[in-house]
Amino acid sequence: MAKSDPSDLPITEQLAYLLARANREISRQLDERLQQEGVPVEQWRILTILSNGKGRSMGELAETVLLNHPTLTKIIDRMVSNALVYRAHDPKDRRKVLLFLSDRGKTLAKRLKPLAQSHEARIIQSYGYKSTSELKRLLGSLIERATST
Amino acid sequence: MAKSDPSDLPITEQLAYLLARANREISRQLDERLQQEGVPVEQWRILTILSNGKGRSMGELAETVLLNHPTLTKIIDRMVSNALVYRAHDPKDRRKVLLFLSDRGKTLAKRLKPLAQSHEARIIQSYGYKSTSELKRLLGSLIERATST
DNA sequence: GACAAAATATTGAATTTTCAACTTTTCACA
DNA sequence: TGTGAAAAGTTGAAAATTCAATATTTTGTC
Repeated sequence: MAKSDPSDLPITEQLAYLLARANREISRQLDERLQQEGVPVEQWRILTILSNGKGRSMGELAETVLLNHPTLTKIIDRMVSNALVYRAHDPKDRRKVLLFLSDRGKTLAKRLKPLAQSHEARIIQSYGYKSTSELKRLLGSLIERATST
Repeated sequence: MAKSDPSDLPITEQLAYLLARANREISRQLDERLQQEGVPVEQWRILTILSNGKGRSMGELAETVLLNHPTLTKIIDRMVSNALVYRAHDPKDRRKVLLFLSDRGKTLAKRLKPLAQSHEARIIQSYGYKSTSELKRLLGSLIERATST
């Protein structure tokens, strides 16, 4: 029967939509917390990635924080204005620009850390450890498959 | 040991990040297909939701297509210019604006349908029916939990 | 070693999104 | 029934993002 044609899925039951929706809810919650400190999610991601002290190039960073190059350039411009990060040329390859956290950036990153941690903890608490782990596992392998093709 | 402190998760292993990343990959793939017809994902969602013929209010639509009101207003403005949709006042509540697909909009929606269907089909094929179903189930209940709190 | 092609990042214009303020209509209730 | 509060959309200015073009450095190859 036509009714159960699996390719006739209403949009709200399609994977792309469920992902968009789940992502919106979860990142809205995270955003709410970060707003208390006036930090947009993108900047929080950047601060966190740079926290380990190693410099990252614009390209690497754009890839991991899910932004395209011009957008990242402009966000970094703002963060440099706020003295959170600074740029330096990569001595190995002078086309590249490496990014580092300033002292102020490090301090902010430390202050933000518990916010994000408790966000994750709260999800696990409400959603269950097992479901959360399983969901993460499935998302991880979906990402792997999707990015390799 | 500090190393296995579960609250010290690297950002790339946090649920919020995995969702953002999976969402980006999958919607980029969908976008690629829709770009062949020059239709942005948001407009495709709107066309699809309106396809069942029932009029939707701006508010309902904004909620389901994950856009805030002013953004939706402006997207609808563009779609009205392209003669894809039209507005009408809700006779029951004249504050509301109901949206309907024009003939042109219906035709476009029909042409787009197989694109999205084959996108979903391709994911299922590559990722496996079982994993996909399980992922959808978990996302569904995460959304339910997240939106109810 | 020179020169074309590729890789990396930035810039400026154009588009899109967001925020705050506003209009119109409905609701609640005194 | 009248009046203030709430709900639904829209608007215009400001901010952010994107696209196309550009500058600089490196790589590959003859």
